[in-house]
Amino acid sequence: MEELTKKQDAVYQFILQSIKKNGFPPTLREIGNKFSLSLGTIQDHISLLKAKGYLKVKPNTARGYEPVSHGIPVYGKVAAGKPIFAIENIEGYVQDSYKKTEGVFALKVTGDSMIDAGILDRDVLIVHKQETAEDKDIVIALLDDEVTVKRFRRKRGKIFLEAANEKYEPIEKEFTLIGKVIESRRKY
Amino acid sequence: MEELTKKQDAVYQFILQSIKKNGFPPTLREIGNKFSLSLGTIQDHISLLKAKGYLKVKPNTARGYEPVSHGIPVYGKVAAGKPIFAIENIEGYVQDSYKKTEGVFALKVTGDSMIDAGILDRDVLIVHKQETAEDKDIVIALLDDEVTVKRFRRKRGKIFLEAANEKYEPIEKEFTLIGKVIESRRKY
DNA sequence: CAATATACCATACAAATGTATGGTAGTCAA
DNA sequence: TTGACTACCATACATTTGTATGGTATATTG
Repeated sequence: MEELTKKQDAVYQFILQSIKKNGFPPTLREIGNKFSLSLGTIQDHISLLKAKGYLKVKPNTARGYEPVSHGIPVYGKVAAGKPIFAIENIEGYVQDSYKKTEGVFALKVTGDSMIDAGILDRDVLIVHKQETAEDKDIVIALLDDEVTVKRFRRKRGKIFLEAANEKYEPIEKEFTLIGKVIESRRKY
Repeated sequence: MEELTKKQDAVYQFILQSIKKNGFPPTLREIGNKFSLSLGTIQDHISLLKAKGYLKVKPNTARGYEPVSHGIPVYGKVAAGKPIFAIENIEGYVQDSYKKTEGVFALKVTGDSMIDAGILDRDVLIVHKQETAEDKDIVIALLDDEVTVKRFRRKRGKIFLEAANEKYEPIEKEFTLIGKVIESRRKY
């Protein structure tokens, strides 16, 4: 998806907010008032947002546009060495109730290293991207080109990762923290 | 919530569908066209839907109304003897991606009887109401006035409930099936 | 029976709203 | 420097859209 400029993003975010708040999109004039901009300027912005694929517009229609919503992308098993957030890895999207989907993604679990924490193979984890975490948080980390779910530990000044399955030993290797798990879901 | 008549419900459902499809509500005339009804008639229906609490209406506003959506209700611990779906028991609502929220509700887990199935205390289960289930489905059942999560078993012509925790024995008592778990969620 | 609620109609009107047109100005890359 | 893109403006216009008014008809209920 093409990048938005700051102004465009501001307008886009306002549209999202309005819909969340009112249940329907704002009119062009409502957007204009919000930013103290003229009607014509908003016309321009809407055109651009449409051109860049952020809005689907229905002509001659009051409040006739909707954000092209992608929900939260769910990444599947990530191939070693490949960038994690490659579009090829997106397996689908999940609905969210989070205000900011910015910085949030989802991941499908592979393996049984967290079963004692109630996280099973094929569960979907919703993750907030962040580079730090608290002791005992469940996190997503990059370990030797592999993405894994583990419990983050801080003990006696040491930082390491811990599985929730007695079959696995604690991991003291170097790792990169990708994010913190904020929710898990499982479909039956 | 007050009951809707058939006509009112048809109009209401159309509004929901339209929003799902277009991203914004239909105009009064669009609704009228759908049902081959006059503008005035739709005005009446909208008034009634508003009066009965199904729509929130913003005056003088194109497409200016939104369904009063409650999402999926989450029921907490149910007091013995009390009706399960009592409004007092609703702890909140979860967002859904299910087409039909009709017949779907959510329940907060109490206890540890399903830990081996990755269902922990305080998890939220999304449940589809139904009176039958397949062998090994995870179900919600009513047992002696208590609501519990268990695994539904059908074995040698017998039907019983099974915990997923070695501390608990299979339950051969009489029970009433309330529904089948279709998803579990846990927030961290 | 009368009152009330629902379900429908037609028509006129004012307000809300998208569209069209034609400008100005700044930035950035070719 | 020229062209493309973004960001802004003002104004006129046609259409979309909710609102208001005043009807008719039917079923239900006290």
